[in-house]
Amino acid sequence: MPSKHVRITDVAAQAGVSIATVSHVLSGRRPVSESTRRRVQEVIDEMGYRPSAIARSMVTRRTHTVALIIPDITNPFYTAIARGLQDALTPSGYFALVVSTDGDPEIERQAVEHMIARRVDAIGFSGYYKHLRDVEPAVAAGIPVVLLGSRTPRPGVDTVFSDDVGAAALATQHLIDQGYDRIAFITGPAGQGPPSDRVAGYTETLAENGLTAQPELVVRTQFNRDGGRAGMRRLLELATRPRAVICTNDVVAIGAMDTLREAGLRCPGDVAIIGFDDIEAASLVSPPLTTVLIRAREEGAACGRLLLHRLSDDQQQPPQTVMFSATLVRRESA
Amino acid sequence: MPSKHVRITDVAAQAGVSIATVSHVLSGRRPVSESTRRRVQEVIDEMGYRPSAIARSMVTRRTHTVALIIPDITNPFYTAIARGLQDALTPSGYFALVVSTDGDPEIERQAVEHMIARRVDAIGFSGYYKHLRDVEPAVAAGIPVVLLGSRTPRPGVDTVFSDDVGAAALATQHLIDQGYDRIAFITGPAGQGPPSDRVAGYTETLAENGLTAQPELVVRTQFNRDGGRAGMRRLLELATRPRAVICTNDVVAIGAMDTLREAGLRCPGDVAIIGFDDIEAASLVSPPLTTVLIRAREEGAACGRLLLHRLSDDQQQPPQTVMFSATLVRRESA
DNA sequence: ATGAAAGCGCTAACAA
DNA sequence: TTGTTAGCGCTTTCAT
Repeated sequence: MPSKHVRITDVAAQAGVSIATVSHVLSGRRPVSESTRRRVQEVIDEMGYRPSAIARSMVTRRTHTVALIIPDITNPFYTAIARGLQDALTPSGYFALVVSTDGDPEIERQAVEHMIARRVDAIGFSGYYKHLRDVEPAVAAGIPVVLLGSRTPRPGVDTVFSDDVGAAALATQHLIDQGYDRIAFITGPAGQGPPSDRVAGYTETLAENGLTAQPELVVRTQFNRDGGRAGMRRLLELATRPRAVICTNDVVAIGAMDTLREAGLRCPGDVAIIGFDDIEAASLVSPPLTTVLIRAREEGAACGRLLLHRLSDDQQQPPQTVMFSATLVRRESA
Repeated sequence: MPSKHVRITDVAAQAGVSIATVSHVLSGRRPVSESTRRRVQEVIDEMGYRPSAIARSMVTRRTHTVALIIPDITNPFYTAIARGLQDALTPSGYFALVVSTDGDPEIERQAVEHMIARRVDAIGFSGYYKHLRDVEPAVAAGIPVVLLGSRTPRPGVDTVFSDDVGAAALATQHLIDQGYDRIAFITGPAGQGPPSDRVAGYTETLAENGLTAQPELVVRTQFNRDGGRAGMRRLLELATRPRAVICTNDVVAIGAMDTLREAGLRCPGDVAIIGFDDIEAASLVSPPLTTVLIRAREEGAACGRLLLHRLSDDQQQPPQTVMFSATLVRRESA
């Protein structure tokens, strides 16, 4: 493997100057006479010199890199966040490094360690749950961290989240207003973070309307299409099936629709369905999915801005929190 | 920004050994007495020491990182490739670094330079077109490169691609068999790579069936949903509108369906539509989209395997080529 | 079984 | 305006 990377010494020798001069024509941090500047630049172009970011980081102790840790790079909701982060970072010359963890807590933990080892300048963390303990090593190492999707402000950590309680309230109230009773909720395996906030918003809104949440109507599965299928299957096994189902995200909702179709049930005729996120597929399914829009790309961008701010501002400001409110997107499934 | 990273010297001092010993308990590349090994390990855990990958790469000249350059991290087809690449890389301890270029040739070029500067060990490149010139600097630097989606074998570069000519033939023949004539094709802006191979397969198959391709029926737009909408709009403006339309990918096909719906036309009743890729949304649209399955995740994995092989094998073997064949997925849009 | 020291390719302080 | 040199935090000879 003849890795023939040109080094700064090669350029310096070829141009007949010191490496300091080469360094300075690149950085412009010191005046260089026009003639040598031109000569050095020529040699650089000729030889195809690309300064090693590794060596540079070694000295500057900056990688100009921000890690984004997400559960699934295949999930459009998270790639939207990644995209938003890039939107915010690129203009400042920072690079977003995306790590996909499959939502496995152990891999999430490792990913943080790995990013510390890589000396990323900052970390955006969006797990399925709020594993604050996972990012603790990063905080200890002095790396700015933004937690995405966590409602509770944490010491030393900035936070970006959507108003999940409000979002679920929107969905629930919409169903109640449409005259639905026996409203079920399909959520994920654990009892923390946005998913539980959504369940909370659902329960609260039910109560406000004089309805009581029935435990059997809240089912826990996986956060994917299969999970949605399984969740709906369990709901249909109930003695009395629900009239409407709120699903913790659109992918799950689409899975739930699969089961409905297989069972020969109509949506929303027999069972109405609402999701969260408004991913692109939401408007494509049949019937088009009524859902609660979560501003993923904006959240990613906000995450980037917070991180950039921490990076440029060395004063230890108190943790910031940015909340995005949700909007109901009325389509035909509910 | 008090970046308090623990260094190897800190650990050595605390454990009362030399840095060489610390290095060796971590790497195991030299015997260390059980007692000191334990003591050092304790200090490492205690202090939360995470060896700097930067410093390590500096001396080993390896980053254990592979760059994947794609047009759009938001496009499920490319994230599937990314996922496949990860599948292949992770077991070997390599890390995939995903770069999104928006399909902008200039950004694609910069991305390659950027990755060279970062000293990635290898590069997977999947542009909209086969900009071999873009990856040329990487080849010159001795960095293994795999071109994804390019049909033509290139000197010094491995290649993974799907049989796009065959895929398009599959789609075209299917339409012809169903009795459709006046078959149009919506493709992207340029005349290279998979898109043009698909057009070629379409044209050839038409010819084989005694039909001639009419230039007005091949329209060029953007590779996204809006492009599909615009392309179909132009097709509908024709004196005689086509009876069937093949779209260069599913996202474009979905855009084309949007226009049909807006125009009050039925699919496949008035105009049949076929796409490529079989992204998740394809089965969700109404009517479900007939499409040609491209094995994106497998292609990504194959890319990873080729790269890993080049990395472990220093002999200069001739360029490898891996082709994946396509499959027609019959649904209802055609 | 362990340590001392060279050096990876840069930036930046210090000299000239 | 330019050059010399000391590190940045590691791995890896070469000694002991």
